[in-house]
Amino acid sequence: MSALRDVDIRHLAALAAVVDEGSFAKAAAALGFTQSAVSQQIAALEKAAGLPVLDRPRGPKAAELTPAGELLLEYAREVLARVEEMDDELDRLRRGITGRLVIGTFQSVSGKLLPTIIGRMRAEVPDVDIRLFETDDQTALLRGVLDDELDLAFTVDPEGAGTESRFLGFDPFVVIAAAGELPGPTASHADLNGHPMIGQPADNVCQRLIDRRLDQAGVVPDYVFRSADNGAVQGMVRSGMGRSVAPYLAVDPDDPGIDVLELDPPVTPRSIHLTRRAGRTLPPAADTFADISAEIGADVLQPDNTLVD
Amino acid sequence: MSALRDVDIRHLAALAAVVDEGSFAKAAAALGFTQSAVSQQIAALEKAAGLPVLDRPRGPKAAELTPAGELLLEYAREVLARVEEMDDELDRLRRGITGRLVIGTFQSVSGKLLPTIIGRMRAEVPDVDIRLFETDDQTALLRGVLDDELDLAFTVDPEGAGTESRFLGFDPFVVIAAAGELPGPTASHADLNGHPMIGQPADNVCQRLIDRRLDQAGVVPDYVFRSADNGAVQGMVRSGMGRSVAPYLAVDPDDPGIDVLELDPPVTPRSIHLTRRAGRTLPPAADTFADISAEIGADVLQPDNTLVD
DNA sequence: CTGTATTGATCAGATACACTTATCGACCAT
DNA sequence: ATGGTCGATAAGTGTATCTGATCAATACAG
Repeated sequence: MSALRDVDIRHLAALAAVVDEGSFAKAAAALGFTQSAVSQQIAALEKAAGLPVLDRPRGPKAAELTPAGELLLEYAREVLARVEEMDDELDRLRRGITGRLVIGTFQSVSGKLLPTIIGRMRAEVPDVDIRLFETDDQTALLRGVLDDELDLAFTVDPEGAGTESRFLGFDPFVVIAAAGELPGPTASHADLNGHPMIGQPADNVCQRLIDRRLDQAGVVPDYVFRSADNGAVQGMVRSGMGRSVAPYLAVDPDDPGIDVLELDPPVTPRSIHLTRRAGRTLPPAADTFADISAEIGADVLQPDNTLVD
Repeated sequence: MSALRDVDIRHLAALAAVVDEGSFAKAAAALGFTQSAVSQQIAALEKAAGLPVLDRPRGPKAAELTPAGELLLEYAREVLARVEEMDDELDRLRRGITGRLVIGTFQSVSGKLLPTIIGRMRAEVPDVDIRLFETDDQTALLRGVLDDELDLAFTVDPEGAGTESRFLGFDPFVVIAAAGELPGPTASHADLNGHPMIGQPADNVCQRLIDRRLDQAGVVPDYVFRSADNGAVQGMVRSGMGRSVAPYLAVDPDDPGIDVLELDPPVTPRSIHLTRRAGRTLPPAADTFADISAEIGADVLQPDNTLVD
């Protein structure tokens, strides 16, 4: 009731300084105040405590703690240590050195974008505690963001309503076929129409997008195999079982067993965004993460969409 | 450099209150401020921290901690708990409920006054930690007081030079003799002159005082036994070996084997004081101790000295 | 879709507070 | 004595921190 309201951290610091430095004047110098200020601070402390805190022999002898002073100093040191710790931790958080980030992601981003991003994060800010949550269910990612279970989530296209999204790049749809099976650097719709195709399960959001686009283009794909696993899809393509239309991010272009071809005319690519809840403050490290993501995104993805929907 | 100087306990209390109460306004009510004040306190905290601390949805939804807020709150709770503890302890100290007292004493006070005093202290303020240091060397007691090794010391006569003494009462010198050996309620100098006497060692301050007084009165005592132990002295008197002049405090008047007689004309009694170092602040419990000592002293000792030196 | 209530921010003004500068009284040492 | 050091104190000033009034944003009920 009494002290809690009136005692100030500065008062406690003053007490500690006086005891450490041996005199009010030296304490003042150490704290960057005048002797008068320290005198008044100690006086305020004593008023709040209701007891004298220091015996001051008024001569060259050092001030000495009273029993109350002894008691106060004990607590003061603990409090000051805590505050200093707090300051340090806060500084590290502020500089993005520490913090926890829970990131929502989906398969293709996990596979191609994230490893590089995480690598950069670990190199630049190793003390940031990153947790990943992967699902191919976009609504689950959105829910995670809105429920604050996810700090950031990679999403296909920006999510409106209470979110803010940062554009990372476009992920074009490409055709993959067994090596040498198709000639050019591009594949036409004719190369797909009625052909044996390999894709994701029919309920996959991305697959639905592809199918709708192909349908609009008059292509009737003949799915002979569906798998949610990008590697399995690519493996089957490699084996010559069929061709596939897939987002570029889902493809391993270094696989010598396949060719990656541009689709011509192209299907409107999906855009990759980094989404956060509007009005939610994230740790500063989230900005680092976003910046690195944008950088990596610019490297791997297409910067713009020159295509018509 | 930044936060330590600017952060105030009030700011931390405000943060904790907002989180606990769920809104700025309720926190303000709990703290006895206006909503405006709390708003400004949080703003000040955020300025000092360099980071937002709370996300405020501006609606009926409760404000939510940011990562920085989470961090700050963690420390804030610790600091506030410490301060509250400090406040409690201080209050107990202030009310004399707790504290440590190191008391200097000497044999006769230890024997007759102190047990009662300590008993009262244990009954009234059981949490006061009392330590006793006994010596019959008055200068050692004085030194102890001046060196702050003793908070209070019982002394014979007030000690000047840097001390303050509280008068407890006079301790009259009495004659003790084997039961029935001397008739009246008083003993005269003739009852002692040339008689076998029992006393303290010759170097004892108190004994020297007695001897000087007797000498001034023309009494030549014949010491047949000296002991620093009051019980041994009294035992020898009981056995009829001799008589003794002793301060009343050193005598057990309930011993049926002896008679206690007033000395007439009397020897100027010694005064018992409670001495403390001037300019030294003692725990408030010391006042309780002094008050009880004065009370007990008034009971056991003579209130005034009607005798001439 | 429009009130209505609630939330927190913000502004202006009064007050209180915490500094600085200066001077002083007390104490110790020479 | 006397100078040096100590801390207290008075006066003045600027800033900080309250209160009180108002405002913008949001959610929810009708």
